[in-house]
Amino acid sequence: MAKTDRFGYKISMSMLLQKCTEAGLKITDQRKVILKVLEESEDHPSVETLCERARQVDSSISIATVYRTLGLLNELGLVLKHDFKDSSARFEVDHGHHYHLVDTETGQVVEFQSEELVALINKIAADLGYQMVDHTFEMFGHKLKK
Amino acid sequence: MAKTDRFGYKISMSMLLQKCTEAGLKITDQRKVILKVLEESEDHPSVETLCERARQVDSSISIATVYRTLGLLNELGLVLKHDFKDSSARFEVDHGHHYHLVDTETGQVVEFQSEELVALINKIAADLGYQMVDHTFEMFGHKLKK
DNA sequence: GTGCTTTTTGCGAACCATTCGCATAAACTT
DNA sequence: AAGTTTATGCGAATGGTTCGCAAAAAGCAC
Ligand SMILES: [Mn+2]
Ligand SMILES: [Mn+2]
Ligand SMILES: [Zn+2]
Ligand SMILES: [Zn+2]
Repeated sequence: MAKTDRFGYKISMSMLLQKCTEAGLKITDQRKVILKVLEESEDHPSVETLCERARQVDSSISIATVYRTLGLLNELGLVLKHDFKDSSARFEVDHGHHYHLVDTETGQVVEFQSEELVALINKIAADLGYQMVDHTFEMFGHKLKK
Repeated sequence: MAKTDRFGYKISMSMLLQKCTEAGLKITDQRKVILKVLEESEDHPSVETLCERARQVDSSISIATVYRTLGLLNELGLVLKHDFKDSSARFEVDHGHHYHLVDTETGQVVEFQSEELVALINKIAADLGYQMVDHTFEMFGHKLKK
């Protein structure tokens, strides 16, 4: 279960309200629905998939709005965008740093964390004389047969 | 200087001739030009850029052929395709495993190797019960100011 | 609530990297 | 050289994503 704020809102929803307000952006039903639907998704849906799910809540939501909203949520730091080598981008609510291993046989996405990896990456950047601002890392593989 | 085979061909060109022959593919001027031009590129050109460079050698080369040839060279394992978050893909002749750090201020691509990173990645996959078949890793950052 | 201003939405069109179909051309085989 | 196969160039199609615009909704001030 995701954490909630003192009003019972999920944290990401609470952040949406706060960030929109302080940036002079309007809080629309579409934005709330799209964020909520993404929050409740257990996978890493594409824009198309997310739009279908959002339309089950509000059938008038257009795909252009889903694109624009995901772009906005991404800028606000609430949503992450990934490239899993599909033709289209995949999204998820940012729930803390983690990486992805895509099972090339099933398409399933395994999430994992590795402090060791984070530390090594930062060390590599520093050794090269760089301040890292972002990085992408995805693994592709299949289950080990024994 | 890239290594050459006993006939003086660069290794990648030599491999092209060999792999095409054994796969029943034809060795065309276009394929040779495109591979040679990419071999001589010191950067990681886009299809568009590579096509321009190839056209300086043979002005009739079409961009469709550049796309098809890069796809082929990639399948043959001679060429690598990268996603540096640009709108378009970037290519290079495979010259041994290395990673990329893209300078977000200059666009410059810094190459680096890290045995430690390779080892850690393989360990992570194995710990998850997976056989890794591929992975992508790119860093984005800017020079450290002191 | 009513207005008034600003932002957002839905729609369809545009964009643009990449892929395709097809007729012609070039490469390989005999 | 002739025959067969594969590759090329061209322009059209594709498909994910972005844009322009008029209409709708949100926020703000009475
Ligand atoms: Mn509404
Ligand atoms: Mn020729
Ligand atoms: Zn995830
Ligand atoms: Zn490189």
